[in-house]
Amino acid sequence: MSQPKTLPARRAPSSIKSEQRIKDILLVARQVFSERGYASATTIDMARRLGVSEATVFTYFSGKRDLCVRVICDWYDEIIAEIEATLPHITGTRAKLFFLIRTHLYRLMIDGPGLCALILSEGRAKDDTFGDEIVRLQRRYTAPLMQVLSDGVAAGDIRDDLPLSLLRSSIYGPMEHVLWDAISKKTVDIEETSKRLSLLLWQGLQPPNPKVAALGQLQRDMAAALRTFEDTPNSPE
Amino acid sequence: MSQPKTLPARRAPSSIKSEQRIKDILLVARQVFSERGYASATTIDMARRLGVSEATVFTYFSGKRDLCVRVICDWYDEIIAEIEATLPHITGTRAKLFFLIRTHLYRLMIDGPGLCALILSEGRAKDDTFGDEIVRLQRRYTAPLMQVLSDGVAAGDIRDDLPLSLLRSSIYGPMEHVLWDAISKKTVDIEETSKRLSLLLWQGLQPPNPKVAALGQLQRDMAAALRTFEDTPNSPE
Amino acid sequence: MSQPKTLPARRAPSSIKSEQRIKDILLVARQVFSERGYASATTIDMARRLGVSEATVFTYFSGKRDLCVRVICDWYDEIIAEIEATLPHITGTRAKLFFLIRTHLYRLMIDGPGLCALILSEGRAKDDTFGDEIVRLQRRYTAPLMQVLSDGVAAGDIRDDLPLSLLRSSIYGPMEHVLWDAISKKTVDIEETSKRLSLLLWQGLQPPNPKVAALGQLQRDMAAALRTFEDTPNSPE
Amino acid sequence: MSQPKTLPARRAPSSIKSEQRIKDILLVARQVFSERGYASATTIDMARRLGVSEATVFTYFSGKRDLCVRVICDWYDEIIAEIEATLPHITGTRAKLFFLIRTHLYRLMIDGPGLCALILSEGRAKDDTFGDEIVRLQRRYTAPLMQVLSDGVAAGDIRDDLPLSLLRSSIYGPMEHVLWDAISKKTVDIEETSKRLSLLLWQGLQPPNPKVAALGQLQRDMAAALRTFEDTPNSPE
DNA sequence: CATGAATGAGAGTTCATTCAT
DNA sequence: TATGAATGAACTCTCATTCAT
Repeated sequence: MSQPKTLPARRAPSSIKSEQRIKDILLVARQVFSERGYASATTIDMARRLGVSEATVFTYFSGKRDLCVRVICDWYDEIIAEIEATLPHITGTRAKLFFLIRTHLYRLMIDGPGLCALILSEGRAKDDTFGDEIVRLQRRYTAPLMQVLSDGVAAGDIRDDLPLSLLRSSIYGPMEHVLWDAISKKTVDIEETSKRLSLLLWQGLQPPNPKVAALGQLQRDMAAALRTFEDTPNSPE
Repeated sequence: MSQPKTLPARRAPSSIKSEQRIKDILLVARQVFSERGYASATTIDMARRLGVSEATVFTYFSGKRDLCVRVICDWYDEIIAEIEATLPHITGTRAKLFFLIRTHLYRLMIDGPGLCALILSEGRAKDDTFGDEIVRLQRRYTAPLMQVLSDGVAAGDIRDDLPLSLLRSSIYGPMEHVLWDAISKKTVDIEETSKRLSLLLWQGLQPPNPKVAALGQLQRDMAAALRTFEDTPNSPE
Repeated sequence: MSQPKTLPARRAPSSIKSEQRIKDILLVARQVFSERGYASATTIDMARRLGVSEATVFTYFSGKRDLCVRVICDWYDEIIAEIEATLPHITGTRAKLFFLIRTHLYRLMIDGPGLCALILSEGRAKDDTFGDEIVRLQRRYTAPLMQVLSDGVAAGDIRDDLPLSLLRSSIYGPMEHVLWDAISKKTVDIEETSKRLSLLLWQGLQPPNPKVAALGQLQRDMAAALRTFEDTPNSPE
Repeated sequence: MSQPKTLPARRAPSSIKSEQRIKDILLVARQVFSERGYASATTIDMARRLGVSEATVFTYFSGKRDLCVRVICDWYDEIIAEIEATLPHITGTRAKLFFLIRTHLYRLMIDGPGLCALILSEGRAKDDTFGDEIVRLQRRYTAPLMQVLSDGVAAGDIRDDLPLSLLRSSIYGPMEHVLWDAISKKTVDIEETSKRLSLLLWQGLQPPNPKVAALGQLQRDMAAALRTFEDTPNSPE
């Protein structure tokens, strides 16, 4: 788990009760930041949902910024832990990719697109509102996918005619969109959507098959030849 | 152009000078909202960049919200106009798709990911912060792509085994990611990136194996036929 | 006059009305800071005395700190202007000294010991809460006195056996004390007090007179000699 | 020792351990108040330096105000005890004055100008922030000096043409200034500074000219007498 | 006896918005 | 038309203080 960069405002959290409070606050903060974004989220909103005073929030976190950093870091910590624990046991480029897609989609589903937007929008702040802690986590988070991609390229499973970063964007990009779509519907079938997305992406990622292209050409040639043949009037007997 | 839902505060935009003012304000507002997001953007920032007083902004727009809605609507208006003007003159599913991708990417490039984030993040606000005007525009904006996709499916150019909405997400999703990547680099080659993205997506979108399998079958059939033909001894004269 | 280091919060003060507001605020701020010290002074207190909202104060000054710096700087500006305008026309070390004492005392009288404490206490903050602007002014303010002192030493009017800084402290120190005393009484006779203080300090500052000391010694020697003489029994004739 | 005006919050200080705690707290409180002034000092700062919780401080003192009063009172108690114990054994107006100056300067040196400022600034609060306990101590503290001065006047050692309060201010005033100067330098030679300040002040305090004039007259008389004596021709034997 | 935990009251500061001129 | 001026409302954050354990 990543360590918090700034210490709690006034007290060291030690007891079990404290730890629970911190968890509660982080949970609510995650919700509020998700729903309203960093700038629009308010500490009083969080406090009210928790049923405590605002001061209590500041007892455990040194400020709004700190709280948000913790929320984002924790999110990364969770998904990174999940990936790093399971991915090594999966074999096959396609299977690994499917696992990453499903895991990512699952997380996004649970936390909602708001948190996703938070992480993307606030994470890319030009001013380093949030320390480089987050940048480090971002890199660590995308590392497994990049590894799978580059291994896949090396093994000939994945096309090598496009930059990896483009491939990465092609995988992470759709997922958020899928989620935003999904949020409007009642239910989302994560398993089914993961499968479908994998299907689509896997096909796009595969090395362009020259054989297939050649066959397409052949088909066209044949068709033309046939047409020519058919147009040719029969020779008189 | 889409009409603003709320009328200007006090006066109808009539004179030429007024129209120019409005344009200037919208231009600056677009910049500021792009750079800082809705909540962090301030009217005084806009006023200062314009070299006018805050009050002037409120003379032409009834409030920050109204201004932001106009900015977003105008953005949609522009890109929709561009698409609706050109797309009909393009033939071929693949060419249409490429055009849509390039146009979208180009817009994103010009306006930056900030505006993109604004449109995505603020556009999806669950509270009715921004009227349903925007929802309508969103739908109108994606309509051409959906049409191309469904036409493509009908023509057999595009796979029919996946929901259209998933296909759409697979196209729009990567583009934002590409842009966020791009922003960190000095230059982005829109043309090249568009081509590459098209390559990847097109391959993913195409009807899956069956066609290839069919072609493989065709090849085999042809080969057999040829062999039969070749094996047939010439009839003696 | 020293320029403000930080610009007003949101607006440039230009019109006559604005300037008056600024003056009013500075006047009240001077009072409040004087009465309660920097830390205990509150912006809402100032606003209430002015009969305006707190926000108005922040319209003209970028913050409490800025306001306090301006108060202190203005105080220095006033007294420095007064001194630099008049001192050159005064001749004689003693007369100059008297002028400086009276002027300083007068200022202190008008502004009260609170402002004096503010300037001394907050001005010496180890953290540079207030920029070095104030340090510069402090130096400029004490410069004339130091000049008078060193000139006086050179001319033989002032003793040269003590460091100038000690002399300076001996002059400025009592004045504050005098004022703190004075504040409890109804009236203070600045002219009279200035004269008396000058009398005392001037005598202390003068070169210790070796002649006087020698005379004191002579007196003692003579007394002893006389006693010896008197004790000596008369010789019989 | 002066009694605190308000009793400890819940319990009488009885056990030895308790008394030590109280001393520790007072010591740290003195430091913190010295460094930051009353308003800017915080109880948590004290608690942290003590390594105890904030609540502990409030177990022994009923509040911040109470604590500060105790700090100031204790400071007075210490210096008053020191003075009242030693002063009676010193003879001679000049020696007594020197002792008072050195003692005061020494205290100031040890406790720093911060405490001095605290005592002066907070002590003079017009609101009854701190009871009149402190006023009583202030009077008791300056009493010995006033006694020395009035005795000196009576004995003809000190000029009688100026109010005693002015003389007092002339003594206490410079000392603080000296200290503020001193704080910026590395070391301060208390003994040397005390001597110099005594020299300066003593000269200022002495009865003015008449004595010098008298001595001048004496010199002249003596000279005349001597000349007469010398002019007298020796009687022949 | 000590403290972990909580908080009410208030501080400084920001900002969209109004309105008389 | 444009704006100088003002502000109410809300925000983040601090801190002395209380109290059950």
